[in-house]
Amino acid sequence: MTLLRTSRPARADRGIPDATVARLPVYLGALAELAADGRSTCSSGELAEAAGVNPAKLRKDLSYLGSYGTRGVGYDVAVLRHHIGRELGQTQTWDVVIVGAGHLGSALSAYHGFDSRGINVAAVLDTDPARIGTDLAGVEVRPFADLEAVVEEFGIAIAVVATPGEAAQGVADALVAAGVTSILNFAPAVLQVPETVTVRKVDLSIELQVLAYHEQRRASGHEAADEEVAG
Amino acid sequence: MTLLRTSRPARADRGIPDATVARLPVYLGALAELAADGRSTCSSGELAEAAGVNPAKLRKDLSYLGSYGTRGVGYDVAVLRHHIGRELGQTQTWDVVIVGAGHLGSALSAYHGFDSRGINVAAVLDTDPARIGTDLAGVEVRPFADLEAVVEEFGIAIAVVATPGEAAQGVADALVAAGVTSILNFAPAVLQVPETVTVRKVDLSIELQVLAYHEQRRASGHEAADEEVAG
DNA sequence: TCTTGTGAACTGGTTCACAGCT
DNA sequence: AGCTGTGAACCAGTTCACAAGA
Repeated sequence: MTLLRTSRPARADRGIPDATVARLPVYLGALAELAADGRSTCSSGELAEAAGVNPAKLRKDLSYLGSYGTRGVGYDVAVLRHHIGRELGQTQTWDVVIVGAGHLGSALSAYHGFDSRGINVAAVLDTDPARIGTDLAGVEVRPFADLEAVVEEFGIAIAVVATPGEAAQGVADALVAAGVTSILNFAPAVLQVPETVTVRKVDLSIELQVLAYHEQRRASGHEAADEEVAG
Repeated sequence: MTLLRTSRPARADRGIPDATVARLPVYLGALAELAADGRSTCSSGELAEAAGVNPAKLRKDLSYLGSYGTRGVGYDVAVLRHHIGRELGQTQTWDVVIVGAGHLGSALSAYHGFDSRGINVAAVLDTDPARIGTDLAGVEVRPFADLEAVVEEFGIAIAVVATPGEAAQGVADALVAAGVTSILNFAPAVLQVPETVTVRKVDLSIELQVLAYHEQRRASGHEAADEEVAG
């Protein structure tokens, strides 16, 4: 036992690198496809191909979860699905609340594929009286003031912010106060939250601007200019 | 001249790191806010705060664009906006086509803040006859078969895929064939495209699964377990 | 013989800390 | 005196290449 005392870096308790965690759901999706095709086993090469990553990276990613492959053979599809799902917390269903019943909020409520991944939209909230009481994919829109009650009722830890940018910080403050500890932010705003709260941000406009940057470079012929310096 | 021949890494022609490019739009947003507040100048510290990054990172990011600050003073808000905007290709308006007029496609068409960032939704396409002809935020939904015509008509280089996962690869193939060179993919599918085409992927379900992972760890008390190994 | 699992090298990105300029 | 711009140290993540094992 004492042998390994200092040999391990700092991943003592299986803290998986962020980059790996973000890819696990992709692997899970690829495995679901393989399973649907009737495959019961697969190699790292096949799975990597289906997930669009390099095989070595895939193997390293999976190695963080444990050794669930068989050398010379590959991975058992069902076994691997089970272990990745467990690691991602899919043994339980996570009830989430969506704040903002505008176009994006509606799109999210209706998004299929949440259910199969352990995510359930438990409630949708809005401040606009015109929206309150309407039905979004089977969930009734409730007043934002119900936030605390909703969080309590469903034991909600994860919230989605789909409001205009101006409203986002106020909503985030209320979410934190209500006890939410993870926020997915679609509003074009930088949220200020305590360190104990995890925030992920998705900005549709930013994604397009990054693409515009690449187009711009392409258009001005920057691609093969690596030798310029030697001239 | 010969002095520098091999001293430079490979950024000869101002190829900005991907991570930096992804942050430039955030800086632009923060600068817009400062400008709206009547500020004409700002320090790296203030801007970094508003953008939610560390000041050294901000300065390094900006240094890739050139030296547009003044030592001892800071940055001129208007000047910096101009240069970041130019680098991101905002001197022109990018017409984009959205494929898929479902909930997400509708949300994207209606998304405000595209216009101010040089993005214009030129067309929305769908295969569903029930959707064709309907109006989405001022844009009429056209049949998917019009793709080539639309790309030609507007000179489109950037497309958004907002279809179900099963349809995504077929759509991507058609986009590439029509001459599109950048794709923003919202469909839960791994797109196979030629190397010359840039793809960015946003998967709503993945983002939530990553949050669920963090919640799961929190719940099982993994945070302060770094000493476990020494015991 | 085939494929996993993983040290080791490498690459890209972040942070530090200070020289250089105003 | 103050703030930018940037080399240098550092850290995370990726890829390589091969030993270990079915």
